[in-house]
Amino acid sequence: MPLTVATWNINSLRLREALVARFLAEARPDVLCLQETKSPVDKLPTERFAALGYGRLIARGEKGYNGVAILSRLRLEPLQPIDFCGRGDARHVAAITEDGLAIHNLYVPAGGDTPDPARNPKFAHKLAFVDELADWSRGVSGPTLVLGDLNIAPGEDDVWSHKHMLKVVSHTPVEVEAFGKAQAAGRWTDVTRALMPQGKLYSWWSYRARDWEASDRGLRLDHIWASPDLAPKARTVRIARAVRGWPQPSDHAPVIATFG
DNA sequence: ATGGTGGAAGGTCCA
Repeated sequence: MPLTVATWNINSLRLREALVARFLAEARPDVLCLQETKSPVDKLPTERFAALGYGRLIARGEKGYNGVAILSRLRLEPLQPIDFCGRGDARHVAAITEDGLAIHNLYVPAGGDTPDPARNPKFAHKLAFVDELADWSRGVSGPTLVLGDLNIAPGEDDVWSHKHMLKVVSHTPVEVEAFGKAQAAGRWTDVTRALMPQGKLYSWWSYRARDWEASDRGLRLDHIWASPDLAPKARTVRIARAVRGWPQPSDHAPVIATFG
């Protein structure tokens, strides 16, 4: 402490190495959790990040899909990854700081287009994943952060239109309920909403919009959760919306929080 | 009701 952490779905780390370097240079988080790195670990870039002071990379990856990575300028020790849903997907990676703070980086399945687990196996997978996240959360102890692309926008102000999004995967009642159960199971504090309770907040804007910034049809899919002992230490949080407007961007913006 | 864009892999899946 003090500590700055960030989460960012990067949508290919190899393609956006320069954007990550720019973000690290400008925001200077101590720890950055990345999702959708879309690469085997041995093919990830490291030198440029190391030159900026980020000499630690703890990652899991597979060819073309998923992939999670923790970049850090603090010393970290890897923790045992969790194989949610027993598929061997690279959707979780974790590490612990020298101070004993556990950091869990998660990439929850998007869930496909049809919000019906009986007809859409991807949606069933998403719900099962969040259920397992609840089971795991019940057993967590000690100062812990969960960061990542949880692919669910829980609140009415976490989506551009609550009415429109009720039937769209990421904001359906069944997902929001599962999300709430996982949050309650770990007594997790949603750090972003704890510090910014009012107003619309988004961390993702579709590539398909003609003008993402003007239409501003966003969703808050990216989250930072803190355990009960850590939550009172949260000082600031921001969503780096401008990053969504950088050249050749990810469709997600980073979320950054400080603790102290 | 549909298609809109983007990444990686590789002749299509995923988001």
